[in-house]
Amino acid sequence: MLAAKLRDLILSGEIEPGKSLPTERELVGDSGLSRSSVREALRVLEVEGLITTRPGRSGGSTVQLPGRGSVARSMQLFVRSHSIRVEALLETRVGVEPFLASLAALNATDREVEEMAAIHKRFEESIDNVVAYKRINLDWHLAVARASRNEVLIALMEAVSQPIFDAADYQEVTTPEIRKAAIRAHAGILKAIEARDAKGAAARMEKHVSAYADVMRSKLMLDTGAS
Amino acid sequence: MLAAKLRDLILSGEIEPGKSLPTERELVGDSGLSRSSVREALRVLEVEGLITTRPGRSGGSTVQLPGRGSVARSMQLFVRSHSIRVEALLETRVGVEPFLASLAALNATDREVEEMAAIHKRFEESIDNVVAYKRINLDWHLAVARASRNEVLIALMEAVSQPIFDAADYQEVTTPEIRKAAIRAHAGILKAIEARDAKGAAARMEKHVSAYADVMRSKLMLDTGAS
DNA sequence: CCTCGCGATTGGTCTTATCATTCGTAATTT
DNA sequence: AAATTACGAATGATAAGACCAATCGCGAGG
Repeated sequence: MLAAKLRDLILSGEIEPGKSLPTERELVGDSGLSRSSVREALRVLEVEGLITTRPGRSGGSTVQLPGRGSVARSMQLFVRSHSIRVEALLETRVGVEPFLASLAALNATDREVEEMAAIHKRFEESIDNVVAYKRINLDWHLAVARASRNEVLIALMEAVSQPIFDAADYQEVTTPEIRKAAIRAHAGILKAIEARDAKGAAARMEKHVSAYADVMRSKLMLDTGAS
Repeated sequence: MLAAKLRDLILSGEIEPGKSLPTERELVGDSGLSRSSVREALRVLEVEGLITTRPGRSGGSTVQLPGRGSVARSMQLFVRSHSIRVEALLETRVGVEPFLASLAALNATDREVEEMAAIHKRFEESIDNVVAYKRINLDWHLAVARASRNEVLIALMEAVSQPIFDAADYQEVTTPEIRKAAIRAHAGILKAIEARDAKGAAARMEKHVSAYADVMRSKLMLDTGAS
């Protein structure tokens, strides 16, 4: 199909990101297909995140690279449609985040360390604003993931985190004590990363995420037990 | 848009998997849109893995759940288009597979243990058939992943493994000695899983995958160094 | 009772036309 | 001369109708 042909063109790098595909009417001429077919092909590529298309005079289909958001959306669809056990998501974090922390300790640039520290500062200040706390917490974990410089795992974390934070009735899971503990944990992890102490960062992260998962699990048990 | 509306219908469970959507012409009537627009909406859902559509009399669009293959495809696009460093993929395996092994030790059913053992048996027999060896090796790792019962990580492994095995010029990376070592490693991991020894399984898997990654890395260094 | 084939149903494609959006350009105004 | 405005062209978005291709149900014929 045409979509496959165009996809190959894009993936093989023959059309660089930022450059435009021919217009729909030109593609009709080139391919011998009808307008509808061409449009369906373009729609496929659009869903795959390979192009964006704008209407208007200098519109058209612009080639782009499927960002991590593309993978994340796909993963979210997967999670939602399978009503994946929140268990599995928590488990995933427990499995992956310590590793990310150790990678971050090894690979983080100064710039990234600064960013994590800045987020952490805001985190400390948000201790009695639950909504902000929730968002900043997510930001921090994603910042650590980004500092790992492993694109695949970054994408995974982005895909997995959102559903967790959505699913969690966070306001009820988060007591002030828990928040204080989280801040301490983050501080410790950050210090280990700054010291380039991979093992330490992993160990602290493992403890932190496990604790979070345990709290979450007990909350879930109560919920399902009560229903 | 119509796609969003139908997607919500599916995700909210109002249309069960296996059931059929209205025919395209019915959707035209219901929505007031044109056939082309309806078709584009369906094409979007198809790419997202939410429906499959067959032509013919009792054809139509059948609702299904986006399988792990859907996530894997998205991940593969991501990997290909970003020319992600094989490094990152190897790193991902090193980070995730030990954890999967420990989960497998905890969660695998007898049925799954049997399956892994069966694959391992074929693995041992394939020692001088490189092509078979390659495929069976992949099978075994995926079987371990499946035994972890963590859908998210299973999907990740399926997404990541294929590109690794594609990228690797496996025949050159695999010497008979390496193959023998892999068989021994698999045997050890399998034994740990059977004994429900999570820590042991993780440690052995970590060693195995790290060794593989090292071999691969040195091969890559040579390649890039020589080019 | 089985087999073959016709026709109906459904997705797949094509054609043509029209609408909506954007931008370049030229006419108009200041 | 410069700025503003209005028109038109290019381009994607949508629509309507027709026909093709594949598939299956069902009836005619063996």
